[in-house]
Amino acid sequence: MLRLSKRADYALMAMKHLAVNGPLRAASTREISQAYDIPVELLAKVLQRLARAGLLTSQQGIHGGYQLSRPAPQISVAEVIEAIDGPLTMTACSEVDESCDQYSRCNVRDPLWRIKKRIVSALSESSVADLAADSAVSSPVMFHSPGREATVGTGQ
Amino acid sequence: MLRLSKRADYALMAMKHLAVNGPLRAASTREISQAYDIPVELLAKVLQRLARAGLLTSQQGIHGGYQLSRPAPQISVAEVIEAIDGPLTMTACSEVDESCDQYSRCNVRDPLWRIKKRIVSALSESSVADLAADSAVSSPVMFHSPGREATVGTGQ
DNA sequence: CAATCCCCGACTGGTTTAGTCGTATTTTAG
DNA sequence: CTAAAATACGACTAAACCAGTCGGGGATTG
Repeated sequence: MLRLSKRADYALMAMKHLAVNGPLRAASTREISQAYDIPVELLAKVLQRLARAGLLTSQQGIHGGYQLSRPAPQISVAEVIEAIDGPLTMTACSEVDESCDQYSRCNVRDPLWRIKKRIVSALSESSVADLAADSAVSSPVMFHSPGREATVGTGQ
Repeated sequence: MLRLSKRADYALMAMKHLAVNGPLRAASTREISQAYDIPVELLAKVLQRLARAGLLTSQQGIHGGYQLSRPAPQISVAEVIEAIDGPLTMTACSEVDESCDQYSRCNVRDPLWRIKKRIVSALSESSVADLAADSAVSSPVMFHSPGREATVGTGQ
């Protein structure tokens, strides 16, 4: 539960890469995929989605590539995730979506909605610039996490 | 992304039900499943997991059922979710888990970890009692949420 | 005109999840 | 003492979802 999809992960890595490597230079899909060992075709789709969502600008042609469409501090992590995985929803019956039959009798909608707001805040308040502020390549941090795992993320 | 599994949802609904219907009375799987229209066998598994995790006490026999093992304010939403879906992890390479090959070069681990901490806080700070504080049956709240959806949840 | 890039949709295989089924064990009412 | 009502547990199925792949375009530039 609460897991980020790989695609969203890739998206964030790419956004950080683009933020760090200057807003001047355009980076190609291939360059980024090699830098982080991401399958090219998959990353390509991710970058295309980000471009379609307006978070990146693309330039075709021999020296083309992608650039951030806005300054890094003005792009939130939430935006990136939503561009890839769609709206952030915590439950099946998110808000209006009447696709929950049983949820007419559901008793936890409102409290969960409050929690969701806090999560969305956390994601909205951190920007791509914040990602880039950390060391370019993160240092290893280690814990133990055995067995089943609930994930926090964009819901793959 | 960020979606809660149905099972986790059911777990929270059941926990609230048990919190509201007094810590005195034991509620059976059947009673809860009927109250919220949840498939009995599925709910049964969920409740058994909660019991095994120590969040519920169970009593077999003709007038058996489940009760909260602790006062509702002392049971966090995070505990419930983790009992069902396992540890809250945001990324594949959560903390120690070296199961990410490429993530040796990953550049967003640390910043994401910080975000994860905020999310875990949000989930740890709300208790089952908070869930129960809302109206027993939540009032309809409506937004629009079209198309793809990122989910906030226990990661499955 | 050819290389290098972006663009887009369709497809496949594996994993996960929701939900089911069957069987055993415990408790209690009669 | 036995039948009913519960929990306990594990194996199974079907559907959804996701990661990753493939193939065919179109744009830009040397």
